[in-house]
Amino acid sequence: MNIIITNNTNQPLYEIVYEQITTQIITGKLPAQFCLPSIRGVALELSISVITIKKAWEMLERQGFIYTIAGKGCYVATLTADERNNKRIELATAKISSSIGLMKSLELSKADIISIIKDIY
Amino acid sequence: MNIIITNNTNQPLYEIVYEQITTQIITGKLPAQFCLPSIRGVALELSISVITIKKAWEMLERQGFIYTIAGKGCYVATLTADERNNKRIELATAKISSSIGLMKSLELSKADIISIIKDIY
Amino acid sequence: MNIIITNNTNQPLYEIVYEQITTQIITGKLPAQFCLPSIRGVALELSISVITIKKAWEMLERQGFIYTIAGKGCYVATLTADERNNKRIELATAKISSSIGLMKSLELSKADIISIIKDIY
Amino acid sequence: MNIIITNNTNQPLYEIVYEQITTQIITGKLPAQFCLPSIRGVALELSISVITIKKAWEMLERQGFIYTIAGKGCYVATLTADERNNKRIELATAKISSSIGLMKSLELSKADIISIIKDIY
DNA sequence: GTGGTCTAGACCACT
DNA sequence: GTGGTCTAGACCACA
Repeated sequence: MNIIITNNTNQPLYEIVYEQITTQIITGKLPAQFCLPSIRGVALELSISVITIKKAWEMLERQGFIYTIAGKGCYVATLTADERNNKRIELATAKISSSIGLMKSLELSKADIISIIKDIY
Repeated sequence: MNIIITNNTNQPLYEIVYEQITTQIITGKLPAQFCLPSIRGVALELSISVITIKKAWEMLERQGFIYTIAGKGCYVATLTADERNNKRIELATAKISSSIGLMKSLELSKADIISIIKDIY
Repeated sequence: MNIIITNNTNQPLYEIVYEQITTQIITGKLPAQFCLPSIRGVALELSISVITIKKAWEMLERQGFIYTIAGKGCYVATLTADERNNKRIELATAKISSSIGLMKSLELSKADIISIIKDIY
Repeated sequence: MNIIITNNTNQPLYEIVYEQITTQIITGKLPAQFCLPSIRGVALELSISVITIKKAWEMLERQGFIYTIAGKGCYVATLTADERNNKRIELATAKISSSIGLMKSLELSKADIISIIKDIY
């Protein structure tokens, strides 16, 4: 498991952590039944408050990415390839949707947007 | 000048106002030298604090979209068609860039993203 | 008499007008006894409020640069070459003094400042 | 960190604070990664409104002197000696430039200005 | 009338 | 506790 904190944006820390774990689960880098390291361990390693990590873990559980066994640890949930792909599309669509409104009011056509993406991807 | 406040997101008010004015200037809906209504006027009309509008106006001035004459009013700056187009691309690129990182870590190809955009635009 | 308004700074209009007239008197471009155009005329020509010009004229009179004959007009006062030179040095010194504090706290030496001036003059 | 408020001029409070912090960062009195005291703390200590301090802090962040981690604090940015020196020259040059126009219209030579500086520094 | 600054509160999200 | 945002007043200088 790899988490990289680069706080150049205003995104809250717990969201950064959450996003990185979800992408690793969706892309299969973290396999089903994988046992996540302890909250306290991650917090120490990243020099982040335990509470912040806890919040990320809670979001992961709420979204069905992990499950907790009290007293033992947190494990990556079992997701079918389809489920993972749906989550992938869902996440990506949500992210892009939030920009579409501005694009439209800037009177950028679909082609304009695609050309920008081709430039920066 | 039209400003519509729909506070369904967590975006700060001053940023919503800022974004709407910039798009109207960029798309030419607000012509050069246009005298914006007074800060207090806008604040009253939108039922928003004077200071919040002031902050949006300051951002507009810093980005070169308007200029202020103290005691007189605020005016839309003169921008060439090229300058306006650059701003347009700049804004759009910045917005999209912030999503590209996630797309890549989700292992979505350029084609995947374009297909999503075609769906939701 | 020439007044050029370029409102790229935050300096109040009346101060801009005041400064331009004084420099023209000090450098002899406006000779003693020269009859200034009417306040209303200047205001019209520069598209500035009469009140603003009046304020500048009052400052000029208070500083002894002009004198008013009620019902006739405003005239440039008679200043000896020495008096004019003193005003010149006075104005320049005042302007520079306001920057010296910052220079010192930036730990710039006298030589540093002089080198900057040589660069930008 | 030392801030001294001497409001004998018309300079806005937030600008006074901003200028003092920048000079302390530029001259190395505030080292990189130094954690600035909390906005509310400074506000209390100086008997200044929180918002005024906030405005100064925002200017500092915009100019790259500090960076903010919401919920944690504000830290002095890491600047190389070169960067700090450039900022120093930049600030000084900007300040002096604003006086040069008047000097020229007063027909003061470069030598005249240098002689004035030698007098008052 | 305008913008420029400032105050003294407040609530929220994040650590 | 921290910063981020916002409100509802106020006074001033400028036009």
